[in-house]
Amino acid sequence: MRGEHDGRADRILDAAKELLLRWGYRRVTIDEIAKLAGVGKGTIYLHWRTREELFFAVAAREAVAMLDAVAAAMRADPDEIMLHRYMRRFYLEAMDRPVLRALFTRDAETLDKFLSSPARKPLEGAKLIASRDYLRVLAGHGLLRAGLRPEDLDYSLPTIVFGFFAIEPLLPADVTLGLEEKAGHLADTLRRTFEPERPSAREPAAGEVVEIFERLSRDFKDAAYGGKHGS
Amino acid sequence: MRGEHDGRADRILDAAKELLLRWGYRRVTIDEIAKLAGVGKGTIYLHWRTREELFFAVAAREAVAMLDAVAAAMRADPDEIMLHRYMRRFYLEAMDRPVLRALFTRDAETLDKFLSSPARKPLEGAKLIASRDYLRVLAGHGLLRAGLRPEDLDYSLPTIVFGFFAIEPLLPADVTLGLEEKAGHLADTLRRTFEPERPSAREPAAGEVVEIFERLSRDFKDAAYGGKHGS
DNA sequence: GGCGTGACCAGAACGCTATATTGGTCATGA
DNA sequence: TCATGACCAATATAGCGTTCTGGTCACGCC
Repeated sequence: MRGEHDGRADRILDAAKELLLRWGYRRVTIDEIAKLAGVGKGTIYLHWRTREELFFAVAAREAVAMLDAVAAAMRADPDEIMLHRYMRRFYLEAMDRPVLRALFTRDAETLDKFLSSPARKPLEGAKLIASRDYLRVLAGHGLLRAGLRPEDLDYSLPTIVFGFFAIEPLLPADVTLGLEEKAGHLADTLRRTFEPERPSAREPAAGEVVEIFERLSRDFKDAAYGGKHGS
Repeated sequence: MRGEHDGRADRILDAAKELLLRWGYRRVTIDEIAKLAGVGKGTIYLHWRTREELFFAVAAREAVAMLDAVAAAMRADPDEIMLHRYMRRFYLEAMDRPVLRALFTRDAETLDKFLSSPARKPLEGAKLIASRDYLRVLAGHGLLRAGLRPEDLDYSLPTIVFGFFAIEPLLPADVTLGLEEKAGHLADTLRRTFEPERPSAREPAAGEVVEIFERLSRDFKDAAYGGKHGS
């Protein structure tokens, strides 16, 4: 592993993230990032091809942290692999990380053009929310409603989850619900809509599921640091 | 009732609606509306106080048409009062009406600033989706899950429904689902999340529910035509 | 005399040019 | 071989004169 190389990438990503959250996507310049990271501007282009790819990497690294937290929780408690438990944690972890929160709630003030930037495609939440592999394992172990095939969720599942994120900027100021409660409502909806009344045991599926999320985490990690160079 | 007065209002609203859909909110001027409606500009201000209120009236009149269709369907078939059936029809009727579709899918190209305009508040979908009166009647007649109180839906119900509308502009072009199928997924989600497994009979509640929607329709009608003058 | 109208006005929006900024490159030097 | 910052084309911004447009109201027609 290229230790120092990745260390420098992290310093640059730290700088980009900090400025992104402070000033918003539009106002952050490559020069400022380089200055804050203590590197020359050209160095940034040794890691990523374009400004867009750099910010994509910022998001990808956040996704890695989230996925690692998810996988750790699943390792600690197999119940956590259930769709509604996963999405509950997904929601809480995403809302706790300012960059991901901005992405998922579509915070235009912070992200501006980045919201509709083409470089974002590979990261699209769909991958995270409706990972086919994950859903296939759930279905195979009787953890989805009988007769529900993974592709049946292609539309409904991301749509429901999306709603819980995207509603955020529209909520009236006097809503008193906390994050945990909102996450609970989301989980409840998904459990009732997609899960069996008496699900099978989780343990047999837990190993496979954890592996899927570990792999997903690695994929995002490669995407974050490997923008220009190979693995 | 002031027949000719309202007739003229309708001609103005027709003109405003037509231009809105053709050109988008930003490009439509009061002068053009007046010209197309065959009235003087000042006349428009005899009906509504501001441009915003005029366009709000356009939307309100569409909502009236939708609510009337909803109430008619409920009169024809009491099953239609069930939450999941209502929201299914709500979705289909709204998506069939370009103005409402633009509103609910938050079509920025068409609506521009109108999306965040203060005059829109009284119309907010929340009123339509989570009418407390309606939900109270459902709960009172055993048509909501046991223990579910109307206010428990304040957050979840509009959030889920919102997701199904707001996801529209984000769907990849190759989604093959038709409107009916999407409506079906929405209905399924709401039925499983909020309704009892074996609901009571609908007939006892049907009359009350129809009345609620008829009243809601009248409210929106007043709002549409009564911007300046009383009833 | 009450209703409808379009000339009128202030302020917002637009187009245009000159200027400044910035993403991305690459010759240079460590 | 790797890192750098001066450099450049392209885009964004600022300033400003002009046009456009929402909203008003004095007038005149029915």
